[in-house]
Amino acid sequence: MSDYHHGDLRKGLLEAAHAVLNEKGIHGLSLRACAAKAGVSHAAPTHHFKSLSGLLTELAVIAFGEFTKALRKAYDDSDSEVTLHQRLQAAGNAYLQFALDEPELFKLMFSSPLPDQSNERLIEVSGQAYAELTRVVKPLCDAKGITDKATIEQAELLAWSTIHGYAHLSLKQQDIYGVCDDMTGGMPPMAILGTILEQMK
Amino acid sequence: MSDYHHGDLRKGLLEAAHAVLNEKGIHGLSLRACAAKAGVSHAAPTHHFKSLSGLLTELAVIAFGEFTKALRKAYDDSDSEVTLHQRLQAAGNAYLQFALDEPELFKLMFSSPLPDQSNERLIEVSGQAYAELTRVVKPLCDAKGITDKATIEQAELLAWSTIHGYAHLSLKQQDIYGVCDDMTGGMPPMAILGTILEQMK
DNA sequence: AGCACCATCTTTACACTGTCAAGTTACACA
DNA sequence: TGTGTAACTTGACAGTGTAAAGATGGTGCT
Repeated sequence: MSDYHHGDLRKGLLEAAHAVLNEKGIHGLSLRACAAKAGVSHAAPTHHFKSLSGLLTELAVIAFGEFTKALRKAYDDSDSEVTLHQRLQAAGNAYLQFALDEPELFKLMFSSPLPDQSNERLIEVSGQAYAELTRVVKPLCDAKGITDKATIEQAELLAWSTIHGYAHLSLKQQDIYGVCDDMTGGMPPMAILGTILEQMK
Repeated sequence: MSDYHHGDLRKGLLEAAHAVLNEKGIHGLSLRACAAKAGVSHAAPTHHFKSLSGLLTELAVIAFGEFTKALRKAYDDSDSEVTLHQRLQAAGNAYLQFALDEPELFKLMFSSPLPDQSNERLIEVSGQAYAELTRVVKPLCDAKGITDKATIEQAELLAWSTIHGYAHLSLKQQDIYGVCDDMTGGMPPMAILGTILEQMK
């Protein structure tokens, strides 16, 4: 009998949390359910994560890592001959795709009070995701001869707001009416946004 | 002794819920705390609201009503001689102001799993708020000679996404660093958006 | 006026939650 | 081989939502 030491319970609990999250949603998730799914007693998580908030903070950190990776991949995969406009749209598509593929994780990351939003690492990785999405904006501004730093930051904010707002609405649609497919196609606001940014200033 | 019948416990519970929400946040809110604050036993709410979800759904419905009223007021108060561009910005300002004034209520409305998102009345009132914010977009499109329905809807979506995304970021900033004031001033993305919509197509 | 009805609220109970404290196990290292 | 200690279990406690059953008192009917 050597079940006593799990091997990598920390990882196991994070995976269990992800699974429970997808099965029962953020509201149905509990520390005890995660422990049960990982095959350990209800108090085992305490030793690896100070609290439920600690576990979910860590899960959010990891999720932001995957999220950033997906955004980066979309950017890098887009052919270098492609316009900046199209690159932005590719990143936006990846953003939306992640939200639709991992709705519960996405909601955990962006709109749950459970993770510790003041956690340093969480702030850092969410900043990285933001930077990755808006990475194409600066070149876009450069190309248009916009050098004012404040204006560039506003453009980045606009880009993020647009895609995030759109993802938010898509998820809401999905929650109410089940899977939504008609929103995934064109991603109109991101298309508009590209046109817009090209006309800026 | 006639405390037995509260008078208007339904209303009292909703107000208590609002108060508890502001004091302890969505995570600290509990049905029993609301009951206590309303001066009534812990199981009293059951008779007026089927569940915690029911109470918060009702609170969200009311909040959306106030929200819509604030947006409408911003629109109506803006002088009729003012440009459509400025009207949109006024509505956006009201949107942001509501989010900053009632952060917990705002989060309840837009990003909490507790209210029943498939509730008919909730869907209706949130639709009304959306319609109120985007009310100025169609005239704006008309003025630019844009008649394509799909394009107009995209412009509305863009307007909402922009302001909502901006409000979301502002709230996050507020959560982490306390009150945020430097974001409330100019509302840059809404300003950009106005310019943008004027240049559309 | 008296009486029955019934919406409203209380009491009680149960399963479930997060978290702490104390006990148990088994691995690692001396 | 023995011991220290990290990893895990057991047990306990206050708090949660919610269901069932009992208590209360206003309302309307006769």
